[in-house]
Amino acid sequence: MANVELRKRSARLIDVARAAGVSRSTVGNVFSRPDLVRLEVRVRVEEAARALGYAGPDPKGSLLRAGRTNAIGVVVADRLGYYFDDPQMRLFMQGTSAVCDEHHASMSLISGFTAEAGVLGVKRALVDGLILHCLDETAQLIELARNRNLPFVVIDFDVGPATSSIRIDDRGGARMAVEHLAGLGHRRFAILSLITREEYRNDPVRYGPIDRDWRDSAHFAVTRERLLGYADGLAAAGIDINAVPIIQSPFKEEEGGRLGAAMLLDGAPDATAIVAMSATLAIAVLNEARRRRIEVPGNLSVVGFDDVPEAAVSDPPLTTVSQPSMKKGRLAAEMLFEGGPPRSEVLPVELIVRGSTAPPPALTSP
Amino acid sequence: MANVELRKRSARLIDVARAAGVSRSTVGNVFSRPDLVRLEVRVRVEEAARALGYAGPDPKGSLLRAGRTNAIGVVVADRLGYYFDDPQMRLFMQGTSAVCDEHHASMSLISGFTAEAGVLGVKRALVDGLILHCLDETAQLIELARNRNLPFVVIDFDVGPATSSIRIDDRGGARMAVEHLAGLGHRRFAILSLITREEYRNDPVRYGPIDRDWRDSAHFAVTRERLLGYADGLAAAGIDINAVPIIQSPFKEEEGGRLGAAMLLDGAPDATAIVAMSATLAIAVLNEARRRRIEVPGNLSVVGFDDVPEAAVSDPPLTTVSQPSMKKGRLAAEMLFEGGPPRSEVLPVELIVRGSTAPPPALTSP
DNA sequence: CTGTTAGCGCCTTCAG
DNA sequence: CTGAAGGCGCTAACAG
Repeated sequence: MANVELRKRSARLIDVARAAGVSRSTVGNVFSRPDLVRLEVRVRVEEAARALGYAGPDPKGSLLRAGRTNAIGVVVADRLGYYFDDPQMRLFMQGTSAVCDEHHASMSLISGFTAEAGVLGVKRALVDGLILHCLDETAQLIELARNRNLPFVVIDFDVGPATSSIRIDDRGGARMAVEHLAGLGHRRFAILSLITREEYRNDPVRYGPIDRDWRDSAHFAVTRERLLGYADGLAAAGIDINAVPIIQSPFKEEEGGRLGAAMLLDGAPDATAIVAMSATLAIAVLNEARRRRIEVPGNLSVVGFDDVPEAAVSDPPLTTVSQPSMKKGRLAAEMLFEGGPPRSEVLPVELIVRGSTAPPPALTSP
Repeated sequence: MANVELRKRSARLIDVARAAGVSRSTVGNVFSRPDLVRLEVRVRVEEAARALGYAGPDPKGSLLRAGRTNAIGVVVADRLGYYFDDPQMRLFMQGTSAVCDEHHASMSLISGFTAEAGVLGVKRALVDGLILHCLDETAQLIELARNRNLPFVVIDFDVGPATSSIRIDDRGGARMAVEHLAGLGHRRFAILSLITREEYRNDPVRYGPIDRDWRDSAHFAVTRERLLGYADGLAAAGIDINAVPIIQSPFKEEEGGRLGAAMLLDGAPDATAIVAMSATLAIAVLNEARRRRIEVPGNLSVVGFDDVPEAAVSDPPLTTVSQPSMKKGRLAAEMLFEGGPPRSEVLPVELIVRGSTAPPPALTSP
């Protein structure tokens, strides 16, 4: 704000008080509790205020006094544009928004895309509470938020009983995806995975097949849990996840999904069932399959994770594990506004069966 | 934040100073400019801070001191959810976001849905600048923003030279829509209009055909300008807008667009060319036409306004007047960060010709 | 390097 | 109904 310095310093309460020949508190009362002030004095003060261009108390002062900002902050480990772009996040924010509206509070969006931005953002956010979208338990932002001594809620993983968190049953959902396919008779699986552990902001991420060690060291909570869930479901069907091809896919741009899908179909040409860790990736698989003239669900079944509007209108419509994103957003905000002791919630997921899954082309038994 | 009072009052700079036996500024330096403090003292202070659970300066204090919040506020005349829902707004926010990211600033979203919320929001927003999305020049929020003595930018209409604003050439765009159709040979037009003047929050809005008086009194800037533009284009083709059916459509939900489209097709059954004030309304017309087995563009041409992703994939793809929403968002934020004198920008629009327009079924001459 | 001081602008007792 | 005073928490300027 280059011109802040140039703008003439605006009048303060005390200037008006002097001009009107009354005390500061009287001026304060005129603005916040006018009924307490005699009409005559009030008019005099109002005139003085108008003459000085004073238009009511500066919120900076009130803030210091009151200690409340009437806003909550939402932090995301990405650019600010993510809030308006990502379908899942948008649903979440719809939920959060609704609660803020009810409380006449505003919402502050804070980017944790670069470490610098995130640290400053969380340290200096003028808010009464924080919602944190991080990627893993080690995120520095959680520690900083704790230091702020404000209520805060961590989204998508559990950080222990001392900290409020909301997550979904990622592991159970992943298991459901595999169980659905196994129940249809599938035995040859392949997994299209989100990123497991690299800091996607800094390091060049390694995409492609990942092995057991790599998998075991996944530290991004969502990815880790979903991998565990797939393993659960596979184990229940008598299949060792170590025998199942896993591709770590780029995921940010559409193009990324296409690449990952291509790697997967190349790397696991005889799979009849693909589980993907996002709906977007799953849709990329559908598209890549169509390009290769592989029939879905005739010759290949695909299950996604999370639900986005496009999943309902893809060709074929996507079978996917759906999570209540909007409810998550609501709940997070409600936890902040309600206060109370830390609380950890795990919301249920739901398998939405649409048209992308069917029995495998020829049933094979173990 | 119910538990704010319960939480134990956290340590302040001065508490740490006392505990460490140094002055406040030394503690301040330890946190903001550690290189200025002797190692020995620094360690002592840090230990005292840790012991007291002090984790760095409280931003409320810094704010009052520094006078800057490192955030800009965006106000919308709707619920907060609008930011994450409306395609046009989302593009705008993408632009704004990018600039905020560059400046390591955060964004505060403020709802002006109810008068109460808007007034409080603008009066108390802890921001260094404001972007205002209002509906008309008379919006109280503009006056309040002016009072804040902060830089602010009004979006979508001009409030005079003393105030920064960014708008698009609504009038010219509307004219282009009609000219395109007239150029194809159309003579029988109908207009599907956005809301003209009622406070949609309070009054029950009157939808349906609107007459000349009603039209002339339109005070929502965008609607008014687009109506003028349609009139311009029609006049250039020798047609009096007063002879053209205009339907004021509900517009918020999808269902609203459908209703408006139905009213329009009922009310102007012999129109060959429809201009709609939004892409969403135009798509509703396409859908309603399909339902009625009216061929587009064979028997009916449709032009929308604004561009949304769905317009490119509708059936048929929509011819529409496109505006640079993202650029608008960028520019608004840039104007705030750059400071400088008030500035009014009018961004150009562009006619995107797709598949929803063609010559009328039978050319008629005047 | 370290400490002192003077506000930043407001609001809420409390006494008159 | 009105006014005086203290403090919310921090930092920049300046003096040592």
